[in-house]
Amino acid sequence: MALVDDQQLVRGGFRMLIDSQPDLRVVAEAGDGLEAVRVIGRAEVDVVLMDVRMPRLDGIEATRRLLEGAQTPPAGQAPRPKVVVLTTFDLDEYALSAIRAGASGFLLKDAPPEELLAAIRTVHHGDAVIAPSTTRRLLDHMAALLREPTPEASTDAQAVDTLTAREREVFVLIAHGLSNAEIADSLVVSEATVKTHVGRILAKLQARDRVHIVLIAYATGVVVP
Amino acid sequence: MALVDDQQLVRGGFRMLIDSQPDLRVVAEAGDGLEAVRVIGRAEVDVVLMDVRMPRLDGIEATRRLLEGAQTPPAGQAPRPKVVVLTTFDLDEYALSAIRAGASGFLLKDAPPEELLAAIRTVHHGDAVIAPSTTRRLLDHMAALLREPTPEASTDAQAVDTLTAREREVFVLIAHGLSNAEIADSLVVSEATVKTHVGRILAKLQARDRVHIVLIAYATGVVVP
DNA sequence: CCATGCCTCATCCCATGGGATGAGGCTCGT
DNA sequence: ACGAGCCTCATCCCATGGGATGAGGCATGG
Repeated sequence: MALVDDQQLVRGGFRMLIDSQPDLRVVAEAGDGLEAVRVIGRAEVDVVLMDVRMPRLDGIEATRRLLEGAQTPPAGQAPRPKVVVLTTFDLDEYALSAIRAGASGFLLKDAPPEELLAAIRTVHHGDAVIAPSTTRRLLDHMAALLREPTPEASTDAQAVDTLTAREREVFVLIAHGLSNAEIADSLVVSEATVKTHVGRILAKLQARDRVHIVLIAYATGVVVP
Repeated sequence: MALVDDQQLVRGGFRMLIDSQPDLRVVAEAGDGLEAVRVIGRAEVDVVLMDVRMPRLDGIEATRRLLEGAQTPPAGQAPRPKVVVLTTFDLDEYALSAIRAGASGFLLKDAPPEELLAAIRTVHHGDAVIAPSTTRRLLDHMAALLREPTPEASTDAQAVDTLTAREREVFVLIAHGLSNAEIADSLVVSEATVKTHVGRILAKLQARDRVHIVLIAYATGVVVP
């Protein structure tokens, strides 16, 4: 297996832990994503422990490049390695990106050693592993994805319902990225009026920016990507 | 916690295992889904082990009914129990249905006892658990879900690829609605630096606002609602 | 070793956004 | 007919955002 982390101390610690196991062996190391992509693949690597935050090329992108075309293991030889992504905080944006990149595992760096070792063996066996705390968010997110026609999610949705007809129009236009001037133009009113509406919308939705309005629009499914 | 399974022998086995633990206690049992919905909720149940295949009402539907309105823990009292779904075969159609129903865990019945106990404690703690073999399929499925609505959208996706690692970080934070000041704080750099990054991002993506950045982030699937 | 790219920071300037407040006109339902 | 709610507009003020430009440090790759 291979270790990818920009902190040599971390790599050292992992290597010690792993090499203490009779059935595991570290055959490659890399200090950033670019190096990882170069090194791995030449070597016979079956499992990669990949840090997320690294200089030059982060772990997500490195994973993507390592596994690209993974569904079509080309003419033959090099079987794609299994990648376990490690992170310090469990931001689920990373988790989702990691999954999309094709990772087989997602763990926190402070996971107990035996959990890490178990994870390595699990992914090597072809299964996948996710840190419990991340699993929670993942399931929630997945449930949301599966809930087909968007059941008017969260508390925001109620708030959105309190918008008046005109406010909702403005809301949608904001969500599409229009400036106040453009909205005014589009609705054939003065910009002052638009600003009034925007102010009310912000208050009702307890949003801070128009950016938050956009976020809410997507979260509630009012607009779709 | 509660046990729901139509085979009394199975319930007996689980009860013996669980009651052997000082920190766990079985306070309710049910032989099918309908009974489960009736019994649980009256009792103070925090964790439910739920079989899938049962007469009258299967475990998935029972889970759904137990947790319905889970996102809106109404006025107050009864906290929704965490449900761990148990199955004999890991058909992922069950897994997906279970997730949609709101389950916190998904395990195979032949899981080793310590894994089952660990799972109970994990979900009680608020996290989630999925059997490794199921996790694999789940990730694959999820990756597919994430990819489908994103046919590597438009020209933006390529442009996003031209962002440097740091720029991508800023990009993601913008997409989550942070202000420049907050981003500076989050990345521990000055706001001037953030503004430089933002400027470059805007140029590369040919965006006008940070609002457009958010739009692009969603359109390319870099962040998901 | 030197050029390049990236990250960092600063400063100046103007456009846009958003808060606060007041106010006139419109259509309802009571 | 009257008040309530909504849409409209205006003005003042300050915070934030974004463009332009210059510049230093640092690692990398050639």
